[in-house]
Amino acid sequence: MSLNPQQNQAVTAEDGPVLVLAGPGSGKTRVLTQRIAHLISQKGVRGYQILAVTFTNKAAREMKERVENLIGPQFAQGLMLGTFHSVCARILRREVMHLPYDSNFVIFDSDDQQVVVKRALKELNIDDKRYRPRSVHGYISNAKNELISPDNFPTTTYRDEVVKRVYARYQELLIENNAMDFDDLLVVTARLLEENLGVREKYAERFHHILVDEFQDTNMAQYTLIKHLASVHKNIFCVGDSDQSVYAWRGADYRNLRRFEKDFNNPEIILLEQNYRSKQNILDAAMAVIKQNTNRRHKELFSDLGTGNKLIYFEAGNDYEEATYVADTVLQITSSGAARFSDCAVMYRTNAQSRLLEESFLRAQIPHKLVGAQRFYGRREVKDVIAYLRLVHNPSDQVSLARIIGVPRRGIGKKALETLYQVAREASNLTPGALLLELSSGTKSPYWEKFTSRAASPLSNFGKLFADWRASSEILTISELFDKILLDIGYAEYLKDGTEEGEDRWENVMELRRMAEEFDERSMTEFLETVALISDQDTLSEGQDAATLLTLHAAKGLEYGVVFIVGLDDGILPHSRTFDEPEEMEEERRLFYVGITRAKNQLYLLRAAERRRYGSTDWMSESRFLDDIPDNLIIGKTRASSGTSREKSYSWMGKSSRDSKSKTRWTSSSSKPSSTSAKRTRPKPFGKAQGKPAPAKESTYRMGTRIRHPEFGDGIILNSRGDGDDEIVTIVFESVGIKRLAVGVVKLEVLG
DNA sequence: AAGGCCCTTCTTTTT
DNA sequence: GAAGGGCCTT
Repeated sequence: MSLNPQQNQAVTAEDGPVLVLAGPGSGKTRVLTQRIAHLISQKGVRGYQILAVTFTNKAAREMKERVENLIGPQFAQGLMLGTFHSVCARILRREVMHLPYDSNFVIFDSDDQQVVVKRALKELNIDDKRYRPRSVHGYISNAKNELISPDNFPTTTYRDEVVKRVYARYQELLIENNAMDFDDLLVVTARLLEENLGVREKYAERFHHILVDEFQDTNMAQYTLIKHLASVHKNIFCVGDSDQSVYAWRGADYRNLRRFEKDFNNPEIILLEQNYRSKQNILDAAMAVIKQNTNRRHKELFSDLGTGNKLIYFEAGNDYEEATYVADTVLQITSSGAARFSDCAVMYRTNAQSRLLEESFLRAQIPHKLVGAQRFYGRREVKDVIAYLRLVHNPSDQVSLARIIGVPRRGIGKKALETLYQVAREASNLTPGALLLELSSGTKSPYWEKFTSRAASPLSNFGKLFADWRASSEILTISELFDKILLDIGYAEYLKDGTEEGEDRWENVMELRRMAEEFDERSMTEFLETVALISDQDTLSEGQDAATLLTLHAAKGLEYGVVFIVGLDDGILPHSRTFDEPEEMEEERRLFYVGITRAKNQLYLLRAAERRRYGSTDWMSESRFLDDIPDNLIIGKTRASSGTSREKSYSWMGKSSRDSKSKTRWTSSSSKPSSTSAKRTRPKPFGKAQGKPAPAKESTYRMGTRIRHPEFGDGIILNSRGDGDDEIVTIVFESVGIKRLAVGVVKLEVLG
């Protein structure tokens, strides 16, 4: 297939800055690969003079393959192609002499980051209840993405002051651990280029051409990075679509598109509008949805693939039914021969939604794959083994040390570990890991006197193992070291406890071992780095005929013949956390837009009136985004009858005109009626009606209600969850303090 | 030191 | 409805 005029214009654009605004399905990946091929084969650019940044490692691999197919592998040599994070990691290893790290620094993932924040809070005597590590880390990460150092951290509130102190200590701890977190990879590289003229010139000279995919998802650190890298040749080719910007929450700023136009004055702008992916009905629905966003440039999406089928809407009674409907439909369309399993994808807003879907696919025996790196790398056993390898590779890694020192249990507990930390801190220039190695050298070490006699033998034994692994790592391959560690600690016996779960865990460890084996010819550095920077999409395997389950975020850049978007409920999509933030709400809409535009032929939209979340049942109302899709594009949505249903719902719930416009989600956890009657007989809510708070009559055990208990006396309801006889209320009594009671068991008298 | 039990919190989304 | 933290017991 040949390029259309706009694609061709992009591929062959002359030197200088170029901005390609590429709608979904407009062939941007093709443009990027063809341009790289064009530069090398037509313009005499050498492979190593090109840097291309993609969104996932998988995309990078595919792009490299396609370039090699176009021009021959020998010409693609030296091409630097990868994600921002992996490209930065490569540069940082090479330039590590300019940095306060040594070359075997490790990369801390979000769990590790959390641990470091906790440590910093503890050292600074800050209450981690008042300052949640998760949220504190959020502030730190945001600052980093904006290239704000602890010194420059703006403080307008007391909380800012606290965060600033934690941030400063957090960075020190990372350096002590010889570790960088995800953000550091970008930030440290950006700062290095900014501050070190030699380094900057080296790379800016080298990269004659820079190409950036998914430009709308770059944050300040990434933008600064490419600005410096392009500072000599200024040949920078960015591809993006602000309508598909869905990472503002992690610092991405689509305004970088504007910034780019300004900083690289007057880039050539090329619009790719023709869609080669979807039927027109799908594009029309997508446009109708995205049109609702303000401050966007109108784009007309068109394809010549025909009108296609209408979208299909299904409102399930509950989330279980929703999942069953998806599985049934997949079976139906695959058995009719209309599609293969691998043509089908199910997309959802939150990972928690995947569980029911996977269960229904298992029940229906539909081959499927679940996208998500966390799925595997987040497993306890996988993390444990990686922590062992990381510690041996980088003994300064206190996070890994703390993780594995008691796994399996070896008689070293909290006390000994704290002493280890404390002694290490007192002896400056000694990390706990190094201290452990020192202790293993024998009983003569002066540090022994700080420890209790009970700790001596376990500590000494573990230190000896550790020292042995360190020595072994010099001569063994990765998989050999892997085996040795597992054998030394008896990990197989530890995991295989006779349960099926134990067998599963061991299987995961063996899976990790197979991956480690692939790195035997390479290095531990590469193995650990690959494992740390693996993205969700990277876990997508091809080849087998299987349906795909994935989040809307993970679906970006992908396409499927048949797409199911589930959970179109207000509170799920859009997510309830965005209700009060118009900008975030627009991002939710873009996310929906991304999901819609993944579909080639058929799009199913689903929701469930009743949904189990956090263990209790919530009534959901229909997603507001559904209103944006014109009726003539969708079937299964009986708008005409919703009026009457609404009336019914009103009468059942008790009409409350005061709240009739409220979009507030009615959740059982906050305001579920305590009444045990009629639970199963009430009509199913429909339309928007169920979005109302519970009527006064039924909300006996609302938060704040004053009650009297026959034994404990007067109290106030703090919380209530569950329903009917299962309802559990938390009450603070004047006499005995906080109690949790089952409503079905005791009689509570409601006080005026 | 370690295991068990109960409580709280938690969920967006990801490199 | 899981997972982590605090508190208790062995």
